[in-house]
Amino acid sequence: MQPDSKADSQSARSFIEQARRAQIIDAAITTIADSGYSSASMAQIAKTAGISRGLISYHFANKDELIAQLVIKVYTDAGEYMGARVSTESTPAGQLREYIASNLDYMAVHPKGIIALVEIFSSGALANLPGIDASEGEEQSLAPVVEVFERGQQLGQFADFNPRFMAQALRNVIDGVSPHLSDPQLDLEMYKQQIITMFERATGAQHPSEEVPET
Amino acid sequence: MQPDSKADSQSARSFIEQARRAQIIDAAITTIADSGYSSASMAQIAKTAGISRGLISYHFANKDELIAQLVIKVYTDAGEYMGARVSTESTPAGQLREYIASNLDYMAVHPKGIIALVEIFSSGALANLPGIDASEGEEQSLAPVVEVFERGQQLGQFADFNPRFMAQALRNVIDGVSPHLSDPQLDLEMYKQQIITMFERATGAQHPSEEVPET
Amino acid sequence: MQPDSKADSQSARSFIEQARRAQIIDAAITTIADSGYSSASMAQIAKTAGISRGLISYHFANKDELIAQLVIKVYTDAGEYMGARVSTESTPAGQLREYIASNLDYMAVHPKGIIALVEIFSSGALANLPGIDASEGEEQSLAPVVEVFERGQQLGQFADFNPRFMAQALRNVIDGVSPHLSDPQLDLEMYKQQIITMFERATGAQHPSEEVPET
Amino acid sequence: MQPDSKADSQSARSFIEQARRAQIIDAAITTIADSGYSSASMAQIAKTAGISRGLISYHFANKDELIAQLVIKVYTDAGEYMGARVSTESTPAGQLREYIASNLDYMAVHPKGIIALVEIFSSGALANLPGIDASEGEEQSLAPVVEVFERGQQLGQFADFNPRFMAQALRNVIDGVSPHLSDPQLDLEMYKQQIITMFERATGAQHPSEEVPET
DNA sequence: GATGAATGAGTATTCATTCAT
DNA sequence: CATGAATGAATACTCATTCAT
Repeated sequence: MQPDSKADSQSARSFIEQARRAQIIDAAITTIADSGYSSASMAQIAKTAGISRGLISYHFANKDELIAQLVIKVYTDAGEYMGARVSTESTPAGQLREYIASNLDYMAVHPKGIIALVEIFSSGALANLPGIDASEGEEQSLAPVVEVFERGQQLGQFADFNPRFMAQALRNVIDGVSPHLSDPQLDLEMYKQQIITMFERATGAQHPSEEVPET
Repeated sequence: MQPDSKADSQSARSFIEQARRAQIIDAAITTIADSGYSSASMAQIAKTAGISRGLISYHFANKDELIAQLVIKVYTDAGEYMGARVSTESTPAGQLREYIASNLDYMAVHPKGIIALVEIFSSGALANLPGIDASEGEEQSLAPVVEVFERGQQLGQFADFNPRFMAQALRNVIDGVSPHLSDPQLDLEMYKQQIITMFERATGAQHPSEEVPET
Repeated sequence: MQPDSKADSQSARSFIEQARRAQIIDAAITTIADSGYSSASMAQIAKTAGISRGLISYHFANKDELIAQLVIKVYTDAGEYMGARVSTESTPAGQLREYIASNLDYMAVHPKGIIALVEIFSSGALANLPGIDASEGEEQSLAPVVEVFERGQQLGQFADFNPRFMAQALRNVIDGVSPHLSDPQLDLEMYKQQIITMFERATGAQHPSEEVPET
Repeated sequence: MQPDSKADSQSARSFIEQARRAQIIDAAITTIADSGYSSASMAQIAKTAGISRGLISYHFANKDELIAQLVIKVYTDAGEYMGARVSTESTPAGQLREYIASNLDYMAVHPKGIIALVEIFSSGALANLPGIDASEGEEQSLAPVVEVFERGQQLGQFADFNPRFMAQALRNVIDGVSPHLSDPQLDLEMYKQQIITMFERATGAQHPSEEVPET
């Protein structure tokens, strides 16, 4: 009959802790997205979050740890969202289309996260980040796309090309959109269609259904 | 008996001046390419050049000006080289192929310049650079490619797509190669062929000569 | 039916208070002895004690006060133990021997307290400590030894020397052992014998019984 | 006939460099001696030297390097002075006496250097210092004294004791003087005599000449 | 009594820039 | 022309201390 006040206060504290960490990560995302990685000092991030410098150090051991958590969060978020969307498709061509579409949709909803991620990646800051292996991360990022391409080629639904190169090219083209995310006039739908069409042509993608009518 | 001695010494000074500036820019390129932009302090650049810190400040008002001149130099160099190569082709498809080929060839010959450029771009250092308008620079960089695409479409030799988008995509894919330039195992010829094939497919490029046999 | 309940709860509080203070001081001793004074932050001490940072501040106004209490406690402890042992001897030579022996025995039993004390002293932290006058503390520390020396000289059982200097020298030699307390191979018995012999020679100590045979 | 102006200016610069380094080291000595090692921040040292914070970093890579150079300088200075004095003696007893006398004389002339050295040693700052091995340094410091004792014992001119322990004790007693160096009333001559007498008794030192009269 | 979140002053270090020589 | 000594602002980080809960 007595509510577990201790567990309550503990979970409350844990909640506060989590909320603060999330708030700080959000402030870091905003700061990096708005001013670039090199201008994103701890002081600037604290200012954006409206808290003191020391509080960041209280919740994160390092700047490196903060950035690492930021990367993991955005990366995981985007990965979950895209993974769910891509898995609704079964054909390689459909998965390719959905991969592109879901990635751009995610960019539309969380533009700053994506901008920050690209800033961090392109600043070469990954090298120091604890628990983050840059080359392994790239591998993980590319692997699912490479697999889609390889399966498509085995099924004869994709033309001949180097799957790894094509996966890199796809990532480069998609990531190339992010610098424009700050532009209010950006037409993401147009980009989405252009990228889909471009890679359908580049891969020679054939949707199985398109071949059925032949018979 | 020594006419124009004053003019001589002036032009000599001017020559020394130019030589010094070139030397410093080269040292900056080497330093940035080898150690990354964030590690490329003025002291480090001076050390690479084998001169004193102060001398850089004597020839360049700012670090920003030095970087700006570096960007302009590499950019101009590459532009001249590629322009000459592209202008040997007359058909849009041929020009596209030559644009890609010449760009990758330039990367093979001057990898450090390209690496430095990408380092600078991705460090967000452009924002401060005097005399360099990032969006204008992008415009200038994209314009010739956009023109090739538009002409190709008007001639019915390219499929339907947004030329500006396709130009950006091409730059993104080509620039995506540069992070690998440090890798000694990099096979630039493979990349060249893959990129050419990819964009021929993506643009639906038809070489006029291919159509002639029909008649 | 529960008389003195207020007094009880007060003394209970007082007891808890005392226990907490002792617990915190012990944690401080362990932390300082194990990691050095400069690494002994309040957070580290709290962690060692298994309590929160704030609780230390609740029981001690200051870090300085905590350290002061620590110094007083170890100092008092050692003083009581040694005083009891020394008072079993009546001759100056015997007291000198017992002073040395009891001091080294105390170091053997409570090495961490001694190590912590030396760490604090040698870190120059004494200057700030409230309620602790360094020179007065030294005076108190030296006084009993000085008295032994003076009495011994008056009785003709010690040679001629400056008693205050000799007391300082004795403390310096004994304190010189403590940096080695962390060494598991330390042979304290050897040190004890060496120090005793050394100071018996240095003071020209004669045990009265040694002279009796003469008659 | 032309003075080697280049060499001159180089040596002049080198001189300035050396002078600055010496000045900074002196400021560090003064600061540490006056305020203790833990209060001797780079800012404080710069203030004492009347220069900017950055200038110290310009001449010394690190605080650790600065402290290391300080230690080396004082240590070397004292070692040279004492070595010269001790080597004028041939008998172990004479060398012991001269070791003590020269050490105290050096303390009289350079009290702050000695105070700073003892502060640094006792603060446990040696562990980090580049190019300085604490235990090796102790070994080097003790070794010559140990040798004197061992030789004296072999010649039968010293009593039986552990030479290593006695060397440590001697260093402890001598170093125990340094905290009093700030005291203007300090009578170093008294200390010198007391320490010499003390260790002559403690070691049972016999000057060979003392034995001659017997015959 | 006890917690731990929060602050702000303090630390060493880096670096573009200036200037007397 | 050229040097390198010198400055000062900026950086990340540490930590004793405070306070609402």
